[in-house]
Amino acid sequence: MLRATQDIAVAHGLEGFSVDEVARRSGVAKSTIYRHFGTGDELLLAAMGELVDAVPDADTGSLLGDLTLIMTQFVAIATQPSIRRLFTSVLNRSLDNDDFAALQEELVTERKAPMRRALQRGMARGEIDPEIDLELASTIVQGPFVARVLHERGSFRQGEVERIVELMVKAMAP
Amino acid sequence: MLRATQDIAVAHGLEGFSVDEVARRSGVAKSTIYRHFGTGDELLLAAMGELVDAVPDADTGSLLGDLTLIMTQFVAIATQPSIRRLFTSVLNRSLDNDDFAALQEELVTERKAPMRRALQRGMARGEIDPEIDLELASTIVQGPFVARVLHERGSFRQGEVERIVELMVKAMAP
DNA sequence: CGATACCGATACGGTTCCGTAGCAGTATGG
DNA sequence: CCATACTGCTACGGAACCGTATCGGTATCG
Repeated sequence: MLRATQDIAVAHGLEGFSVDEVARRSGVAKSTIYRHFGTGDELLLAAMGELVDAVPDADTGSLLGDLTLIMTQFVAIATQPSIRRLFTSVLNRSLDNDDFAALQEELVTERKAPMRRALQRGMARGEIDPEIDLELASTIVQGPFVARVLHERGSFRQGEVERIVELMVKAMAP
Repeated sequence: MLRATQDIAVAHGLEGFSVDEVARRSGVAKSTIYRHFGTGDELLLAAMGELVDAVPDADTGSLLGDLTLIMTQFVAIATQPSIRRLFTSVLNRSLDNDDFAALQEELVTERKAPMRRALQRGMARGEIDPEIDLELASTIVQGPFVARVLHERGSFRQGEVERIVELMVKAMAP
């Protein structure tokens, strides 16, 4: 059931999900679904919770290297239509539903964790102005990528990721 | 009808919209709605199209001033829950529907126009590295704000807008 | 006055959901 | 072997949509 739910959500977003559809795809009877998950939303949340995976740390030794690596990975993932589909619909539903809001926050937090550590290391090395709040800094670094991918539904040309990261590093320099 | 549609969309997002609901609110018979707009989506698109208004230009004489003004306005608008609600649901639907994708692109383009002009003036004054692509630059400047508001569903503290703009100006400097 | 055009009210058929209920089959375990 | 627990199948009632159709009323214009 969880698997079928994930498949649907990835392919068609949360809107494509319905208990009937899960029953159809998984071959599991609807009654069984309701026995395990009291309601459709609970199944959906459980399935989505499984998709939140920890992002491995990236430590190349330089701030520029770390951020480039992190954002390259981010772009590789976030430009996939299915991922964009999923994230956008979670974001959309999070405005009405606190449970989905929590899920969305978890996704964002998990995604930002390695960035935060990279920034900490960079600050320790003196590559970042010590006045800068690291929470703000991570928002700033991710900002252009989030805006391009989510907001403008665009992609990136060759070398563009690196160029943007360079500019952000320059912005945060002491 | 358009008015009722806009009210619904602003309050509950595109998901809250239905032809029946518009009929209820507006006092207009459903048959009349279908006579004027062949389908529900056409009504919705027409109503949303009316909400796309030109953003006035901002010319304070300095790049920092212009961008601060523009982004302050952006934040004032985009942090309103109803606007966020609306934009997020348009964004969500734009992944399935080309008409809504066009609408969403129009919204983004319109919103970015004054920023682009401000950047052009800034570059003419030598405040921006001439190597930088202005399209990319506007994405970069807006990025942190878009990320904070849409992606992280957050707001801004006192003086934070100015601080972010300063950093972005620094990033783009020659 | 009368044709034409527009509108409101209402109902309908069809689809897709939701969550529940009843009933029969199978597996497990004391 | 038999009770207990799970499961599948099927059907149901209820709700919300969609888009269409019918029909009586009004208003505008020649």
